[in-house]
Amino acid sequence: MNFIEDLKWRGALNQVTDETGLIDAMQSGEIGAYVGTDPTADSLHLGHLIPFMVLKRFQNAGGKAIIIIGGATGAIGDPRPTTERQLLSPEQLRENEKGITEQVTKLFGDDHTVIVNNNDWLGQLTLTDFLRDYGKLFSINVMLKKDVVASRLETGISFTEFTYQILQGIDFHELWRRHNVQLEIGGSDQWGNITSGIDLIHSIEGNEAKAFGLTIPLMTDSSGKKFGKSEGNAIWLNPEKTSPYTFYQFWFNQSDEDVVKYLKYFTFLGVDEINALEQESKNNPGGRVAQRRLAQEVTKFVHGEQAVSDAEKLSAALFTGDVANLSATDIADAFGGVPSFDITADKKNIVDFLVDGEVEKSKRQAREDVTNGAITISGEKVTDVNFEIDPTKHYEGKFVLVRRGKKKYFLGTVK
RNA sequence: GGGAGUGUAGCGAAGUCUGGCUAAACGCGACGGACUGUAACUCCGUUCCUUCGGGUUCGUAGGUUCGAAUCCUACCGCUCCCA
Repeated sequence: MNFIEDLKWRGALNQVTDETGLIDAMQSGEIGAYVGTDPTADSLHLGHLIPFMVLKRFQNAGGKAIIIIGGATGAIGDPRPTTERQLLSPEQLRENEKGITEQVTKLFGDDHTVIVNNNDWLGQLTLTDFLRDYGKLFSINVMLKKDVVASRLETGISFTEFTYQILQGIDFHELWRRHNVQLEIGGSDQWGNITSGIDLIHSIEGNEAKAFGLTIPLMTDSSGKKFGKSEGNAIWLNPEKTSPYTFYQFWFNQSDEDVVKYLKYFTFLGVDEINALEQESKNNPGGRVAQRRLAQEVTKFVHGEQAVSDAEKLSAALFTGDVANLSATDIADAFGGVPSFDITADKKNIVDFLVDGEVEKSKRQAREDVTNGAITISGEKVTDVNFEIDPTKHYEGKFVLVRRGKKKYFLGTVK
């Protein structure tokens, strides 16, 4: 299977400008492909992983992966279909660029990878050069027809955001020149911006210049929700923001309906292996073999081997182990990835304890959960709202382990 | 600039004409519990805060009234139509 066939099989292809042309180009020598990311936050989340997976496959298929960190475009803001974006401060942008660059480096390695910041060229561009060299090549009439822009004509769009597609087009052309980048990859909402780039390359370099675009379908789970959220929170790639344990559990808990789709999409396993896992999942869904493999593979890709074994150790402790008899060292070891809060060694009423530790948002809720039997303290179920927690009782007086519901854990650390 | 409408709990949406029975229907979501495969489905409970006496809510500020989400006035936001 070539690159495109593989993407099709994986359900990762929405549109491509010229399929055979692209395959020919890939076969005639090493070309580059790029994905751009604007530094809108200090970390990537699972939504970002979607185009990066495709770029990684391109790299694995013998191509060169180029990632743009959009220091300049991030300062402008990619128009959203609804409302104008809030501008980020330069300090915030620098901060975000740093975090994202580190993560991308981790995902792609050094080999056949180039990470660039579009501030390097867009930042140098003067207004008159911009208008003379590029502005002339863009037709307002065409720009207005792009979906995002069209949808904003009712509610309004600033000149700044309107210009974004030109900047992204310049990016593509610049990479085409500097790094032989002939392919831009993006989400399905990026189609307009990508074709702007291709048109620009053709305008400047002539129609025979090779430039392609490829978009990826919108990811949704089987219940139709946008992919990548857990309890309404984004799953971040930064282990400080989303612990590797939570990350692992996110994948482990995927439904039978979705697991094969995600195996195809988010792992580098081959056809045979995925088919085998699909079969296994159908024959013995309770074994969750496919989910486990998915969790292992993606966690390994994002956080490394060590994180996988840590997450599995912690999962085992939480779901099968006898938590009350673990040692303080085990706790420190295994529960590092769980939300934690500081406590004192003094005895404390359970309701106050839960609210102060932000396990519960109100005393009312805390009482309700205690009464319902939803709270377990260091392995011991507590149903009495007058219960006094004695932090010296377990784990050498160092920790109090709180479980709320079936699988949410919190760790109180004695200071 | 002229006209119409609208603003209710995390979201959606009743209630407003015909003031009290409304801490405010119902749906979704969320959180618990049972079941289970750390699942889905289903079922049950909770979903403003509380020292459980009560306290503070229906865009904001006033007013009428024994009593207002409901009536009156002003202001703010949003939507649509006309120019």
